[in-house]
Amino acid sequence: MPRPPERLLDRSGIARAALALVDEKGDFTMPELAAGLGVRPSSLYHHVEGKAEIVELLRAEVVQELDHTLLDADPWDEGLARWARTYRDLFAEHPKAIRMLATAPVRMSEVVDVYEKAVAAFLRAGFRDRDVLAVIVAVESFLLGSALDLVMPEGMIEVDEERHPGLSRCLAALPTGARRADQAFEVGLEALITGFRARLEARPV
Amino acid sequence: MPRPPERLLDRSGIARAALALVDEKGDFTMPELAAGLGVRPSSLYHHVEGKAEIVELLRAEVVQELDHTLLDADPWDEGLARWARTYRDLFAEHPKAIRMLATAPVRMSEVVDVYEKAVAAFLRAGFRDRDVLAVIVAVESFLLGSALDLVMPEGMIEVDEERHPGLSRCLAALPTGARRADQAFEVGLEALITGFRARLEARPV
DNA sequence: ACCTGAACACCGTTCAAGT
DNA sequence: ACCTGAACACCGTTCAAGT
Repeated sequence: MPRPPERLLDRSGIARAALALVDEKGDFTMPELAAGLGVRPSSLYHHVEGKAEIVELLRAEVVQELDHTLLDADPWDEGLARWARTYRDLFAEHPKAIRMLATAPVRMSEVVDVYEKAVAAFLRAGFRDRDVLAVIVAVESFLLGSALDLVMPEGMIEVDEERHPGLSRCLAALPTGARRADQAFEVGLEALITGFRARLEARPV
Repeated sequence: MPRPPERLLDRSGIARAALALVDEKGDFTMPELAAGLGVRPSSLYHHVEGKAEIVELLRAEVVQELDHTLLDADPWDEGLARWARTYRDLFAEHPKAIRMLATAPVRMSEVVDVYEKAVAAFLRAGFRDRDVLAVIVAVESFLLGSALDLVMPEGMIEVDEERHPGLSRCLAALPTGARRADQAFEVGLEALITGFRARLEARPV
């Protein structure tokens, strides 16, 4: 039966199935993906250029859930903080997929319109032209890196309490597990925003 | 000639050859690597567990060049800034390799001893136990993310000057090419450190 | 238009056979 | 101990053949 009466595949379904596989094992193969969709590998090529494009679609599938309108809020610092947290929370929902997701920032071209609004909000807040995008890019860089940090295996820091007293103390002062990465994230985010606030206030009015 | 009189391979040589390939094309295959070393693919397995280990060795080869002693400096903020810049500069020397290098932070276990000294310096500076590692991890996250940003293709932001006046203005205010990423990096780094300084000063003495 | 089967070039890895 | 050749299972991709 070379062609069934109803179409079996579409791009979004392929992307979602691929994402499910990546969430489960961190990667996917074309045969796996095809099998999950009840189809032969070669069928995929009628809908998609190749594996690379599927990875792009899968990224889009996740990133689409981001609410960039949070960036367009008043006051700007609260909006930025909320946007950053939802961004990171979204990535945290896909731990096994992070290496695939976080190898590139969200392309602005996919969301130019909402960025326009965000930019307007930052300009209104008083940031200089040349600082606005730097602020957004810097936060996004921090978010990507934090996402990668999120999947770092835990126990690999072997600290000898005798030889590393300071390190032991600081490690002991931290929560364990996911909370640890959360804390580093919050400290970093707060520092970034405090720094931007200072930059804004130092600006000659 | 099944075995030459002199050994042809060693782990470090394999790692360096692999790094050269990744620098050139962003990836490598075992046959490529073997050919470059004047050897057959199967020979590699006498020195290395597999491709995954070669990737680890290659990462180590680069990361080894980092000078973590910069973290142990006075004043702490200048040391941190210098460390961060050398870290990023090192990654910038391997643009095609970044995706492979920046998928994980430098494991502290590889450098526990120098981190001990850094931690001591931060404690001396007055940071709280629970903040010291968060500061280092936050900066490292920012560095990883910035490295990925460094290889973002340029021209993909298509901005319509009519519909996106704010975005156009801000883009026009930025330098082009590598300088643009540099500027976002500097703005972010300065903000982070300013934020940490504020956290330090807000601390009850 | 869309699914299939067969085929292609290529990959990472294993292992007995050589010295 | 270390390199080789042959082999294995698997991968991504192409394409003529079917409806």
